[in-house]
Amino acid sequence: MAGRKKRAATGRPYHHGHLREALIEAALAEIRRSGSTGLSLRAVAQRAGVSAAAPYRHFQDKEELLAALAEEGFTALASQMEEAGARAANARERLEILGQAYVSFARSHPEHFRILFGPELADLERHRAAQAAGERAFALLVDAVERCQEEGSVRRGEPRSLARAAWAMAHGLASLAVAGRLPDAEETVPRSLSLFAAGLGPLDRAGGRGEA
Amino acid sequence: MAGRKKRAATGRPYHHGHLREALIEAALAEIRRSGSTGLSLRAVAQRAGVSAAAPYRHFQDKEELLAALAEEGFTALASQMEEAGARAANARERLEILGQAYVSFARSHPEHFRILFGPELADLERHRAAQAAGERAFALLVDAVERCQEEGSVRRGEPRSLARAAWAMAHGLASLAVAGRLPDAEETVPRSLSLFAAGLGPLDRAGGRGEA
DNA sequence: CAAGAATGTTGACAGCAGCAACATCTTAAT
DNA sequence: ATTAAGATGTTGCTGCTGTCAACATTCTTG
Repeated sequence: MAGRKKRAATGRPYHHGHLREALIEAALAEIRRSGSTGLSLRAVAQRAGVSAAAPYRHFQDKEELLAALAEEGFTALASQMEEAGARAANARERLEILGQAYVSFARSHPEHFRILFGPELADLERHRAAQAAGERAFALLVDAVERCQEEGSVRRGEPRSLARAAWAMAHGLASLAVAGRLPDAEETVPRSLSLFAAGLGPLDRAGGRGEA
Repeated sequence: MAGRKKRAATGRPYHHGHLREALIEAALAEIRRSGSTGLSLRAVAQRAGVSAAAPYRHFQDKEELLAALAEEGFTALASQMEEAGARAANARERLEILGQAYVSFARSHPEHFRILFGPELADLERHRAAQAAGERAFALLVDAVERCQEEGSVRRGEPRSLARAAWAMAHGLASLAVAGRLPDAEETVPRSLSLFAAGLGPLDRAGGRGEA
């Protein structure tokens, strides 16, 4: 009569109840400890207080767990960007802030960020949920570009195409920072982003040169 | 008396002779086959026709083998960039071509490219040779920026700082492409690069806006 | 309340990185 | 030329890993 279930002896019931979420959280804790490369399904299971085979009731694969982490990550990234972007005075500033938030997320959660673009999830078609979450984040950029165009602070052109370029800029800074190749990120990131934003500007004068 | 050594029976001598180079080459072949993540030291050894423990006479670690691959990769990247850049008419065009060559290398050797910035080699300090090779590639960009400045096609400012931004732009495109996130790379890459180059231009008019 | 579906456990397998002990070949000092 | 030392390769082992099949327990639903 001690426990509310029969399992008073061991302390916890046979069924976990929220194992899937618990595994995701345990995995996040685990990559913080030992990196995204060294992530071991067994360690995750143990941290969640469950046997090594238990995760297979919720994930087909280790890869599918990683995909779940990616979905989580993309969602967190998007909401962090959204929150940061809300503090912008105009569309142009908002676009730059989104880029900064992108890099900022990568630098605060490097191991998590790595998973989003890691080799295990190279073909994202097979992980629709993660893919969708990623596209939701990308949509923020597209929207920001469109607003800039309305505002007149970004040249005309396919917003998706321009947003892809902006994404690549931010992603490059984020990747290099995470790879430890951007020692003075604090300076380099905003400088690079505003450099890029200058190129995005309308064709008043600059950019009309270049290709014959 | 058949073989030139005593080992006529097995076909090859006890000592390999060029095992280190052979292992590097075998590893490159192996990542082409099964990806950079699944790279197994044992498979590499087997492909080189040698026992599983033999590599440890030439590399302290699996990580050290990866570092050797990275050195190789950075060197190949640099020479591919250099070769492409030689075909440019002026400094400005050269800078853009260097960026295209960077992305092009990543797209032709995606698994090899991944290693250059992978998590295993996050602290590049421990692999001086690879680090030096990487810096040689980066120096190409710095030099290109300087020439552009002399030519008047790039704004004034610390060349290393501007080159870092350019590097990030190219690296972002390359990373996204390698991660399978840039489906229409053929179009996006040159477009993004020239967009960025526009922002790099002198301050005649564009870019002077932005930060108050 | 019984049957079946969910969800957990145990025990096993093959593949992995890395190590120690041993074997073979090369080189250099005598 | 001989031989001791060092370099390089092999075998066999340990502890870890992802994944599976067989079994146990619990939840759910007729």
